[in-house]
Amino acid sequence: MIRLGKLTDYALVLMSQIARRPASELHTARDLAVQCHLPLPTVSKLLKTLLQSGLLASHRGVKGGYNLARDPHAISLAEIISALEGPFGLTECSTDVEGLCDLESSCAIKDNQRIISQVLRGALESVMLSDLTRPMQLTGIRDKQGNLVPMASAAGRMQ
Amino acid sequence: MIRLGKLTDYALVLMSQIARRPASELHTARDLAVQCHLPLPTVSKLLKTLLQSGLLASHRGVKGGYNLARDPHAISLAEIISALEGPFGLTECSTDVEGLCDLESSCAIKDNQRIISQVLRGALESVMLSDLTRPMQLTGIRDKQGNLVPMASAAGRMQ
DNA sequence: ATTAAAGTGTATTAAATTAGTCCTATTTGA
DNA sequence: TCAAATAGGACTAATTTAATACACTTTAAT
Repeated sequence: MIRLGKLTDYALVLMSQIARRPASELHTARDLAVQCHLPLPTVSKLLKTLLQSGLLASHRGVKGGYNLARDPHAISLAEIISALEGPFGLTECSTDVEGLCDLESSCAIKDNQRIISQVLRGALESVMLSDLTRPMQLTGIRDKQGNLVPMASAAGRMQ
Repeated sequence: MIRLGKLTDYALVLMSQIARRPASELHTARDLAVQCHLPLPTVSKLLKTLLQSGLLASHRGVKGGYNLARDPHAISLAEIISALEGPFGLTECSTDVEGLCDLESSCAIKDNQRIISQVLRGALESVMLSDLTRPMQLTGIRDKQGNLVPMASAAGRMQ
């Protein structure tokens, strides 16, 4: 399993819930907790994180709440997931300066991770929040010219 | 971070190490542990798992060892990762029959996960083991017609 | 046939990460 | 001024993962 963590799942649910409503509407943590059947403390925590990442805007006070900072078409899954799980580098080797890489095989790990991270990030950047708000089949993607390419072969081979 | 787990990293290192040598050459767990600077028990465990997933072949006895079950061009990262981390569904909801989905919002999670899993699997199926054996830049992918499409735009939008 | 090298399977323990909760301060509209 | 709502941080419990150890089986060279 490539796990995204429960909290990341919850965050995606919250974001799509907000995205389903008019952009101007404000959502309190309490309302979202009820609508999404999630515990309130967890929802609060997630909304805070999403706010700090610039994906939500907040309005304090009695009639306050949260709404999207941008249009659902302009928010990618990569952004939401990064907000919760940190940057796309995997494990310590990617972030360290010159840390643990003693020999060449360790650097092989580093290269692998770089490649995989790039592939995954690219894939997740292609899916927008607006794609989650309606039930939908992911049967293919469009290339630059707008031609529909079936999923399996669209992936193609790397250069 | 989208974490793959250290063991999965190790498995990728082991597989690329084997892939770098001639296909007929046999590799003992001990040799691989030394070459990759990994503890022997861990290497044994990983080789067993990779064998059971059909990615490696084993030869017992005094001059035994492991080699690839298939050509490096025919083994995708998705296969190696799945071998270590299980199928691509994320968390429990994907595998359960009718388990915890009480209401619609839970099913929203389910839909999200299905979409994301599909995107990630597609991306990882496009990278082959042979792509890890040499340092290489991932600048683009080829579409069905063999046209090179830059990474960012190749991802395109979903249908 | 013997023996040593090598793979196979299971169980256990320790460590790291994640999930979830609580408390207090700050802001703002009625 | 009160009540509702966000903001920020700290803390605990639970889960998952990593790593190791041990006993067993198979094979092939001598």
